[in-house]
Amino acid sequence: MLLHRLAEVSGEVAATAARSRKTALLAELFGDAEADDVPIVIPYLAGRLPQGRLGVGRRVLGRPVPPAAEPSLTVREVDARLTELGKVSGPGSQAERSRIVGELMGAATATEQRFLLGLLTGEVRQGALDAVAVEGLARATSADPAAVRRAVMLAGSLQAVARALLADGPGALEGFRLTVGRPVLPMLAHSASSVAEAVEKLGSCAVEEKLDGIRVQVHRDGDTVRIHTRTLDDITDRLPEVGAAALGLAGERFILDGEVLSFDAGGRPRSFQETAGRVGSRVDVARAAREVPVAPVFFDVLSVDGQDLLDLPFAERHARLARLVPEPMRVRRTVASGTGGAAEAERFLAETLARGHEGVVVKALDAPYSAGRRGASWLKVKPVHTLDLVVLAAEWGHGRRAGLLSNLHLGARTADGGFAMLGKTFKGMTDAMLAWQTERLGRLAVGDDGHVVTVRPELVVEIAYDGLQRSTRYPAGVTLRFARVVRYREDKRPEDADTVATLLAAHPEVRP
DNA sequence: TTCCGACAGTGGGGTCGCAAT
DNA sequence: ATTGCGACCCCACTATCGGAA
Repeated sequence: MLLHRLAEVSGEVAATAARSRKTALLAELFGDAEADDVPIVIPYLAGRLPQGRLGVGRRVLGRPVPPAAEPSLTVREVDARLTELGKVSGPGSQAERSRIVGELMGAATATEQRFLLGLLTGEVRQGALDAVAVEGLARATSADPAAVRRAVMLAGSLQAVARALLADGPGALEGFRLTVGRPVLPMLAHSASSVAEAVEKLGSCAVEEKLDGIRVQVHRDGDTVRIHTRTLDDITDRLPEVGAAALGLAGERFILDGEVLSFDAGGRPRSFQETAGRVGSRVDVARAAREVPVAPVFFDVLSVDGQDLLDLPFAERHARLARLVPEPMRVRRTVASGTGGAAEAERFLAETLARGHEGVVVKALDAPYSAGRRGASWLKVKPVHTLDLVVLAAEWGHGRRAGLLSNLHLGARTADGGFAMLGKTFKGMTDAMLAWQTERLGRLAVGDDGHVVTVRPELVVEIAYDGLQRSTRYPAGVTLRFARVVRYREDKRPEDADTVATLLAAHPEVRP
């Protein structure tokens, strides 16, 4: 199949709003693909490279090259060249990658170039990624969409399912069972604004500590342990303590879901930055483990002794977990049900925060493990802080925000009467707010370099954030975590905005 | 008919490690 | 030795479609 066909369909998919039409377009294309094209075409249209990330970004892409007049590239040829690209490493590799990408781009038409660019940078904006590709695949192969979805979750990969489906038909889906050693997409949580709201929504529920670390899925099969992240990357080699802990448990075969984090000498959790840095260290793991030891804390079990527990209610899964994993390695929790449930949840949240944790996750006791879904049966609740800050500048948006001022630079007042930038945010704005701020900030503009519009520091905005973290990038030595706009405060003047000093005083645990 | 779950899009900061400078 | 880049951790929120209620 020609890449051109695929790029054109991607364009059509992007141009239509209806998901049913997107699905139909993808299904038609999958159906037209030859057997050898399919393992490439499907991931491409899901916005993914079969090879994974290839180390191609702005720098490697370099300047645009003139497009070819006529389409000639086949998807298999592109795939072969990208496989070659992925093998390049060592000194001179960046130039070599640039050369290969340039050659490929030079052979591509303008339409193909746009598609390839999106694919290489992970920004295929067609309003249809994994979920729609799964629907399309189901339709193209006359398989039940729900069964395909489930197989993808259990396989942790669309490609493997696509290959099996096309080779052996819908019957192949049964081959995708929960298997120790093969990671599944983890269940995710929604947000709730209070524990009362969460408990009201879920009824009988468990309230668990939300630990601010790295999510892990731990598989043990006899003497073998594999550890995977939320995106299913294998990080076994980086976490020897976790491997040892899994081998120390009284079970031979199991899959556990949990969080890894580091604690200080007093048993309080260390900052996310410290834990993430440790888990990210790959070169001298032994040294990293000495300096920042980590421990796993488990909250769910997906499989024990060959038995698939995914569809059991959480209450039963937890009973199995409690049999397998001793107390200190299990997340602290309480159960909230009936009258007084909300009050108990509230008490537990306060206690959890006092222990230095992030918040709580409220989980329905009757819910199955919805692998790969952000199911409504897990609700996280974290305290939210707010500040009044001053807009120092704004950046022009991309995609659907093109032509609108989007990303705000936020400043707090300093002792000398100026402002210190604390970070940026593009979150929380409605379309109406985007239009309003574009006009309003336009009137305050004092400079525009085509990317950043600098403004007179006069507009006050209320910002919500999850906490403070250390920063080497910003002048106050701190930055806001997950800042988002709540509303504009036109009733406030810049001299009413919050100061760096009050911000630091509100977060004594964080020092610049 | 209205409501709500699921998705895609729009990007944020930090850290590590490699390659380039 | 330092700097820049890319991958991957953490993530919030809004708009929209389409099925559920």
